[in-house]
Amino acid sequence: MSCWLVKSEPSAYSWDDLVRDGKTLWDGVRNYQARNNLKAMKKGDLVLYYHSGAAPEVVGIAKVVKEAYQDPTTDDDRWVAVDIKPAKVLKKPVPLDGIKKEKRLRNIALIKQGRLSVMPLTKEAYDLILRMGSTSE
DNA sequence: GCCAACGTTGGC
DNA sequence: GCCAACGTTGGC
Repeated sequence: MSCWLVKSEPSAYSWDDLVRDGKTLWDGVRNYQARNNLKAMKKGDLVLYYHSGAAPEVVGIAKVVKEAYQDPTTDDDRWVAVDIKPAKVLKKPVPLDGIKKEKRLRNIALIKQGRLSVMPLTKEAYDLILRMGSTSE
């Protein structure tokens, strides 16, 4: 079981959209590093759902329901999509600001690699963010 | 709206 | 294979 974090611009596709849809395909990734992370996702893996933009924060937990397959938005077989579904909303969203202030999260990709949209998290970092959001699995 | 960071593209 | 130009992301 691995833990991940994905970013979405809420004006494009928000957590609420995911809850409304019940499930979605995570497609359109056009960055090799993010793509490699998508390919490494396994069914049942936990995915923190992060909103970028005006109010950058982690808002919920999603779960991988289908592992990597050809991205239907392109014929180019370099790119893949996965399916995720909402698992749990955080009691309190965890703002980027709070993550930055937490010493133990100083080294996560969200901070070190601002532009990466799909990244792995250690279980420790994942648990810590959940605790900051007053949420337990 | 600006700008820093950084991935990608294309000329050589 | 280098590197400058360019485009995009995302925080502020």
